[in-house]
Amino acid sequence: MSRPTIHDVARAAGVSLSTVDRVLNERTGVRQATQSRVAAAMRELGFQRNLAAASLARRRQDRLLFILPGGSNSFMRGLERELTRKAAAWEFTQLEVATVPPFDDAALAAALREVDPAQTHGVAVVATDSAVVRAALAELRDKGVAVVTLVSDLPSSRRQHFVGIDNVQAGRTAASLLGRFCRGRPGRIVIVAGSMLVRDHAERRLGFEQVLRAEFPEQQILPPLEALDDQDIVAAELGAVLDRHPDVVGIYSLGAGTRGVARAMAGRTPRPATVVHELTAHSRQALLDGSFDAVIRQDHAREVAAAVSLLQALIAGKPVEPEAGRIGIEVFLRDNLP
Amino acid sequence: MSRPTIHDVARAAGVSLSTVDRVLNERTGVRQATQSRVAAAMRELGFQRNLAAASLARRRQDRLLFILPGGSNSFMRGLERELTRKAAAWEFTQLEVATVPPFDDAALAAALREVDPAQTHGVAVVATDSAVVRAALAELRDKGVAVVTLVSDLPSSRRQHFVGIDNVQAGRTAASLLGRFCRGRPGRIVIVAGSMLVRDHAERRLGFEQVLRAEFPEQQILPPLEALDDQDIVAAELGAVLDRHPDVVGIYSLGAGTRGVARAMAGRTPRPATVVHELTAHSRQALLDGSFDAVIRQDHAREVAAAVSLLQALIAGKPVEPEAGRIGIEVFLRDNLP
DNA sequence: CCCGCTTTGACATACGTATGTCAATATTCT
DNA sequence: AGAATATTGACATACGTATGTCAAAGCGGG
Repeated sequence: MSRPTIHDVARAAGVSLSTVDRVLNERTGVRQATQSRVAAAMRELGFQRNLAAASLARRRQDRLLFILPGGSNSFMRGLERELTRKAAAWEFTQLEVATVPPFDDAALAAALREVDPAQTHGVAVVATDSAVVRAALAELRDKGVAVVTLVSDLPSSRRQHFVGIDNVQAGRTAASLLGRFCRGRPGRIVIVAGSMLVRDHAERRLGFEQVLRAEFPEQQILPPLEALDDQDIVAAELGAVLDRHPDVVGIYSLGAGTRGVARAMAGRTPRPATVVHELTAHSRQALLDGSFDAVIRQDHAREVAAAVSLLQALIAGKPVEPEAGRIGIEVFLRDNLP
Repeated sequence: MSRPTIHDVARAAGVSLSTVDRVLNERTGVRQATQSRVAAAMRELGFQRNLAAASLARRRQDRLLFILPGGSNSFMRGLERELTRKAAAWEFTQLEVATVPPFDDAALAAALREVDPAQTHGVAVVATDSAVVRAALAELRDKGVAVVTLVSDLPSSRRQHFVGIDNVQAGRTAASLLGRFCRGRPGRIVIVAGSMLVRDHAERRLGFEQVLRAEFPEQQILPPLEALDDQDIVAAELGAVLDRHPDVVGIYSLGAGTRGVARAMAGRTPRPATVVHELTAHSRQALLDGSFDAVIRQDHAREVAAAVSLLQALIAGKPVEPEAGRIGIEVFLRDNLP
């Protein structure tokens, strides 16, 4: 009637509880023959471990640490909000957040070195690309701590996984949208970036140009603006470009500072088609009033959920699919705003 | 050090375990003053009920039934796969699936009437819009079974909630996309539907026409095809329409049977811009090879998760936000396929 | 056959909460 | 004040698994 327990399995397999436990938790000291007899019984009965009872009995609590850049980056602050929100709801793990000065690899490396492996079992870190960080990360792994990179990856380091979107794909998606939005109206396309020194921005540009060149060759891409994610600089530089080139038909803003984009476009007609990143109060408003055509975002909640479950799996020594941690890219138009 | 338990709360509030339990589980027979003393202690200590222990102790298992249309509708089959997949993983609820002939309100009503309230505590149903179904649903509610509609709503019935996307919004999103994709090329737009008998199709059409008429008045909308989500009928009818009207610039397929759309378009040039619903192996392929421009989908996993947690909350008598159950609309282009 | 090693069993205890019973107070009503 | 009722406490048991200890049995080599 009700779900079979390990007692039922033991009885069915003709062994003791201890042996079932040994098989179930992959301990040593069980003959191959016995092991498969127990496994067969479990399959037969359709046994499923009662996770509530298990996690009650095994009073272990993983502690996970998230290391994020501080400062006013609204995406990171949103991530932090999401983390503290989830920290309360999560049952069997404890979540902590540490912030470090942005774009400061020494500070990040120091923070990684401070992690106490007795206290912390897993770390998710928004990496900056640098040798000291790679070294600190390797040290941490040597201490037995699970490590994943979040949002911004650190390839050829010893991080076990990356959690975040595929930024090349994001750029390609933006190009598919913008190209279609401008179809039949050849002209120039402006890319507004923060800085090409930041990896995700460079990758987004790459993907964008790939697709636009290949599929919409009638459009001419101007050299990207690097406006340091500052809305005033964005407004000034983009305004200048629009003045100089009346034939701009599309704008792709792949970093922050999108308020500057809206300001630069205000009052111009015809309005260029516009695709930007990150859903904020302002970009939402711009979608609603028609100044932006599409917004691409990565979802805070999924990002956090993926990082947590990945770290849990890594700590438990469970197998992890290579594609775990990949977050989908979300596309928003005026009419599917959440 | 570790998380506080009800014992700690009892000690801190100077009451017994029983009283803490009475407060925690909202039983009667506790004076207001005591109640707030206990609540204060819980807040003070940051007490959080250990769900594992709770659900172990309270050995209750909800049974939920999902009633889906049968047939070859790949979205429904995907939903069913997701359900059986989750059924294994879910801990404290038992999931069952029943299928009924599609677009058959009598069969659906019969299935609803067959539900045994002693066995089944909650039902999620893909509704067809009809009086017999409304009546059967009301009967079920009278028996004390929690009921939510899934995917396709049944307004002014006694269902307690709707789980799914906002289908009007989905139609509006499709129109924003398709309108932009066809901009500068006035012509005719074809809507391919399954049946206006199901609410979701009717709503999608409504939203689509709203936006297209208001924002892209240069396009002329043809009367919708009702092809019963059957790819052969879709292929035949759409093919006929395309033959008759060489000036079709856009296609919106808002139901299933999208393979028929691809077949009808094969070899035609110039290819109309195409937006379809549901991400399947075939629509994915069509996106990749350029026959479709965009796919709108509702996520199986989220749909199931939302339905289950909503039903659980309803059964437990917990308060439910009115917006719970609303699933986001996902937009896929070739480059952000998951 | 004894020795050492591996495999298995019996049993006990713990995890934190839910729930029930029955007695002991406290409070209100008459 | 006494009775009736409302509130609280003490205690016991159960949920299904994890984990440890110690003994018993099995098995091979010498």
